[in-house]
Amino acid sequence: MAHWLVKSEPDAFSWEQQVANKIEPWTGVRNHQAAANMKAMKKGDLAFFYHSNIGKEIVGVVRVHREAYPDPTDEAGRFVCVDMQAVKPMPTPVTLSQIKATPELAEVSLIRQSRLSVMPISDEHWKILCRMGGYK
DNA sequence: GCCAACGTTGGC
DNA sequence: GCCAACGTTGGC
Repeated sequence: MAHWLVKSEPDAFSWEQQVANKIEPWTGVRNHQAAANMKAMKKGDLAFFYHSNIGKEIVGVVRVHREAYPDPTDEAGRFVCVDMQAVKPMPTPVTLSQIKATPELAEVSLIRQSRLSVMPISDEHWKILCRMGGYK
């Protein structure tokens, strides 16, 4: 199973809203690299839910509930979205500064491509981040 | 097809 | 609020 990280500004859509809605279409991605990553997601894949701008930390884990389909908010019909389902919160949110301070995580896309909103996370990085967050 | 201008994202 | 990174747009 592949692992991912998705970003959201909590002002626009927060983890609390994701939990309240349970299943949420992940719309509005307008970047081809991020879209390509969403197309590669399989049902059941897990992803970290990261709060950008405010918080700057991984706050929870979501599961891909529906694989990529045309984004209904894209009038041109060029981009896709997936449906995400809330799984569990991180017992201890993992902050960006913690990630930056961890040499083993220097290669994660969150740091290397700060503007990418949907990115793959290697199995090794996933394990490290789960351990840092107390997530089991 | 190149590249300058401009807009957006996101960290600080 | 500022700025770096970077994607997009439009003139040529």
